[in-house]
Amino acid sequence: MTTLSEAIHSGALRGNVLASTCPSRDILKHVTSRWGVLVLIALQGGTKRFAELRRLIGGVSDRMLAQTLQLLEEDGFVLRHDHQEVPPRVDYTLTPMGEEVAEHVRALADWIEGNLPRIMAHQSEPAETV
Amino acid sequence: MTTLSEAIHSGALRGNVLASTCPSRDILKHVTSRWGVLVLIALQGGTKRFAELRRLIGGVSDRMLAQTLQLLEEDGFVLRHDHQEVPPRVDYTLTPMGEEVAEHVRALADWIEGNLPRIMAHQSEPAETV
DNA sequence: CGGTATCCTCCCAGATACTG
DNA sequence: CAGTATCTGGGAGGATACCG
Repeated sequence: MTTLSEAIHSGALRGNVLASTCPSRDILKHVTSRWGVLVLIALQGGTKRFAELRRLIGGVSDRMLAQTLQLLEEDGFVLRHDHQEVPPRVDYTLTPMGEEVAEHVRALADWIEGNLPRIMAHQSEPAETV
Repeated sequence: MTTLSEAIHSGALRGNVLASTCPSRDILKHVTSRWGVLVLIALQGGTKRFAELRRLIGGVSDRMLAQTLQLLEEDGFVLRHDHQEVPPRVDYTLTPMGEEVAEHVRALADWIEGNLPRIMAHQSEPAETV
């Protein structure tokens, strides 16, 4: 009797996220934010410098990149390493925890990329008889 | 020689998402939006009516719920069924495609919920020597 | 190079009111 | 019940300038 597993899948227990008070929502917000998603994916390729990330992630500004990296660092997903050199050299790496979330985020992004044709096809469909 | 697989994991090919022109970003935006995430998760429990979703998802307004459902319907993730009754009765179901994304989204949300202690613990850590 | 500070703008999203 | 319409404030996020 897998009460727990069943309960989870039926949505009975797993659902704290659905409650407005659930702290997960905040973390989720950082991770699923416009630039958060892309930073996590970009860092899956290994340690990267600031300018490297800015170049990799199309359209991101200095401001938003820095802000996003700070949030992810606070959450413990990204490790910031300042080499204390002149000219400045700072690089960013996923922590073990960061690797785990990044894996999920990437899986989602990959699924979307892989199924774009299916999605686009549906979007242009004439509304069928309901 | 798994050139493709290797290329994907090294970040060489998988990276259209990182390009500002990638259409995936739009879909990703819908799916990872504040309410999009929660709607997908809520609908994993099976077909639900409008009011049911509003009750399940803490803090959502009529306006945002309707708007989110419309977007997800356009993308082909949600099927809207209007029973054409009085009083009105409309229910929402995940399409097969919707089930697939929802699974990824739920995996992410579950990971966060399951690792909240780890995350919170890190957040209150004093900055270690780097 | 790797940021921060400031200003400014637009759109997300909440509140309220109304409808079939 | 299941929405839409309208108004509005706040925050996300871009542009620019500056700094160690």
